[in-house]
Amino acid sequence: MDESPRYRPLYQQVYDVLVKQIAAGEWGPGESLPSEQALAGRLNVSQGTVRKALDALAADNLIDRRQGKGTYVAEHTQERALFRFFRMARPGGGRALPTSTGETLKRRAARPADAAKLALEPGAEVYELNRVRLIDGEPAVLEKIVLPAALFAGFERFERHDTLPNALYALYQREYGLNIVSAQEELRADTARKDDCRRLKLAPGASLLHIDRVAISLEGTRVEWRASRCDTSRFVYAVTLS
Amino acid sequence: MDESPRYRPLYQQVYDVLVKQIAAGEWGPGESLPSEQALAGRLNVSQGTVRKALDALAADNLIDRRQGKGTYVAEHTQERALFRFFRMARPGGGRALPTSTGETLKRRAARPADAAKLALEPGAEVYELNRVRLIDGEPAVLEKIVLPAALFAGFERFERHDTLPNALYALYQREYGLNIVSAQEELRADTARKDDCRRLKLAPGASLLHIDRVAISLEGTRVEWRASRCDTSRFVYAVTLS
DNA sequence: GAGTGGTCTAGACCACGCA
DNA sequence: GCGTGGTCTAGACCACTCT
Repeated sequence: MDESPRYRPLYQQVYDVLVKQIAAGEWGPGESLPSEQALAGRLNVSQGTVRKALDALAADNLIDRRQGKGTYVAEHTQERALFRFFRMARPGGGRALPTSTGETLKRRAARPADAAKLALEPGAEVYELNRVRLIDGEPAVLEKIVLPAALFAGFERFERHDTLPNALYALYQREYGLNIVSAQEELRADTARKDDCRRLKLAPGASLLHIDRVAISLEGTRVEWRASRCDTSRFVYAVTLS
Repeated sequence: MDESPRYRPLYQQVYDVLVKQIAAGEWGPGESLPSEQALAGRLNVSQGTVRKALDALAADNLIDRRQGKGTYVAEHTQERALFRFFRMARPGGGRALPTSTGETLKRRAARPADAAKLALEPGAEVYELNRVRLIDGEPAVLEKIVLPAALFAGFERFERHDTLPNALYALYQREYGLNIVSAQEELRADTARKDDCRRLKLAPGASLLHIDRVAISLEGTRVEWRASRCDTSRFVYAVTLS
């Protein structure tokens, strides 16, 4: 390991190197990294230092470590990604599993709100995906998903043949090499508009939960803005603070 | 260290021992623990094992470690506790600082809803504290706080002389030895009732954000149920998922 | 300078998955 | 039985804080 001008612990340098290699696709989602010994040899540090870097990567959900097997690049699978970022649950605890329907996709110029949320340049284009998410077969959430066209070239091809999966982040990862590692959410209460009432089967004037989410990739890029409007009469937004 | 019947790593056993000692008040909030060397000697394990346990305690926010100084029992200070559990913020990022006013306190029998949230026995009593929280001097949140009377003996004495601090968790810790380490929150949208409108200065029929929080102590006890009704026209509930 | 936590190393052994 | 990650140890040295 070369030392950088200002001091940075060795294990953090190893962490950075591995993040870059994962981001560059050196090992694809679900693939295994070299063993601790092999990495230590390649990077010319001790196994203990590599271990500390790998432990940090595992804590940040970038890799999976399995005793006796090896270390794997974390994958956004159906169950995993859904439970990680989809926070709607039954009151009292039980998790709720959503399905999706009624997708519509269009490409358009970015509006000021899009540019602000996604840090876009003037004149940028975006894809806008709208869909309804069902829980127990009943409409529960309206989602508007905005993606920078520059990052999602040719996204139209996923509209046909119902190829849009329920968990989009697996698709971002697999098709575009964009690993979503965190999301900033802002929640507020809002009053249902006519369109909300029609699509969610709400009474006029009902209250609903509006969530703005900006999803951040491994490299720190704002990859997605998702506005969700949720009927919270049957399900709640559940989160644990610690 | 004695080994337990079923296998548990040494450093986790050390973790458990230290949690118990902190919970028992062996070292009070803000006080320093013995040095790593001293703990290693006392528990008859290596310094590295103690270090791993202390790192885990620090990750769980139970202790603070300061290089060159020592290891301290984490304290619920004003700024810290407020930012940790109070999630209201200005849209786009800036944090919001609340103040409190209009406290009223009463002692009463627990109702079914209280018993369910706090896992109380039939016939238990609770304290109910109501207050308004202001942001920038304007009412923004109505809070109803329910505490098991069994855990908070003589809580009435804090009602007089405006002795109720803005950050209650510091008081729970200092006066009752109850360390709040996590909180489970459930959010939903609701329509403002007459009383909400009056106290929050809302228009009739406005939507507001209802938050049910159950706070959990170091020992795993449900210590507090807090129902907050928030005006989200100026501020939002902000959370980062990762 | 003394004492603390933070980093880094080297090596032994354990628990697990698989062939 | 081999290779993997997980635990535990011992010791050297570094960075920080206070006296």
